[in-house]
Amino acid sequence: MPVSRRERPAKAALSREAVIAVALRIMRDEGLEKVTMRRLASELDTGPASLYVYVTNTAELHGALLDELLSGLEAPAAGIAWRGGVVALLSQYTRMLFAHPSLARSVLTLRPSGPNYLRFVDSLLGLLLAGGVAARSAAWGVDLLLQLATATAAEQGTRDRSADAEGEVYLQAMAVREAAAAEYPSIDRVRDELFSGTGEERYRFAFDALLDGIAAAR
Amino acid sequence: MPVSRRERPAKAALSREAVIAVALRIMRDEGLEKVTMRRLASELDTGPASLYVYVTNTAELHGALLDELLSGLEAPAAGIAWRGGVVALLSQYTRMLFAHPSLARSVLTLRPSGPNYLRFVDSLLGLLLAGGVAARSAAWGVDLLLQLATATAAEQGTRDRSADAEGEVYLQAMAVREAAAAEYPSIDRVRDELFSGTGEERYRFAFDALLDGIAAAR
DNA sequence: ACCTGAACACCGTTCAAGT
DNA sequence: ACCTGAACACCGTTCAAGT
Repeated sequence: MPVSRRERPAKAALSREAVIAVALRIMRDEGLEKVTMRRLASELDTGPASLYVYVTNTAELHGALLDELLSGLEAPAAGIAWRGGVVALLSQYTRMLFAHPSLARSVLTLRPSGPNYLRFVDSLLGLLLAGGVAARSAAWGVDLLLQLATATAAEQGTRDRSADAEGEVYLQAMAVREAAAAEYPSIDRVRDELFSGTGEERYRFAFDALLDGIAAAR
Repeated sequence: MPVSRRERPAKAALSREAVIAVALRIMRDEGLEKVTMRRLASELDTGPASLYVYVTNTAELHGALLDELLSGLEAPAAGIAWRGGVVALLSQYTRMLFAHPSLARSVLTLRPSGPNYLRFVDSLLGLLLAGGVAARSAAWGVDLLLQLATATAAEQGTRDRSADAEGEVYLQAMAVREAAAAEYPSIDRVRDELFSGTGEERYRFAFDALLDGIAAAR
């Protein structure tokens, strides 16, 4: 059976969408570390230089990946209390980035501007304003809440927690546990609390503290 | 005049101190990006493999650099109010990292455990406890305050603010300014506030909000 | 026993030269 | 005009083989 060119295209046409789709797949399957220009190019049967027709650089590509992930966020239930809505939205965002800690690290130095990011910010702002938070506190506070969520994911995210990183955690724990009481009296006083709580409990503490502070800001 | 071997040593002896000293100099003069194992090795007249006798890896080296910078921190005045002391200490830390944003990015995923870092944490804890903050809130809050300071420096630091990064800031500003009122009603409501304030003002807002939240935590 | 040359396995980005 | 091969200028880390 003869196969015409039409029926078996040698390769998919290059496009921004194709680049991002392949990048998303690699990120989900192997982590952002593997999403390199060279890897992308080889999966798309071209050279790395060709990608620069569709993306500005690696940072911009990461921004596009964030916006794709953000498209899966669910709006909080319509009648939900403002504070519950903020927690629900930020929890989704944090959970999403927890699965992609190196994207979180990248996002921390990005100024995202995609439509889904704007929608996300708009929702958060809406909830804060509905909760009676002053306009300026809401505007500045949104930045802060997002920074906290992103930094937490970057710090604690699990996908690529390397042996090195585990070693550092261990070393710090040892250093804190063994810090001499005479030299570090305050560490000594709260030593146990420095290690107490689950990740979830500390995360709730952090968001509650920050949200309280923002809401109370004059 | 003959010169004996004693008087003109061909090269300085390799040691952890020597590695860190060279790394510090390069970081101050050219930024952390230039502090690579290869560059370090070539300045020390050896091959990169030799450095691994003195440092575990790049992350551990960055931790050592942080601890060196931290040695320059000044303790707050003895009689200062606890809150002023926290602000004074954290301001120094933030200012220091502002000059080394890529170190800040690295620190965000580090678990520092050097003596100067422990001393810094101990001082912050002492101030919070002196302010009547509950032990658990103080312990968990210190992490949070440090995360905020570090993330802020990583995000906003100025040394290597690249043309790319500037472009992203511009793109986001454009996206926010042009976000359609119908589609993004809350952004529309606080549009001006999203851009208001100096870096200094926002930084004070952030620390005040977080500190208030931590101090009020039950 | 200690140290390191050389290799392994990669990077992002640019630009001259093709079609 | 659009696209890309090849090059530029690098990386961190390992390990076999030297001294």
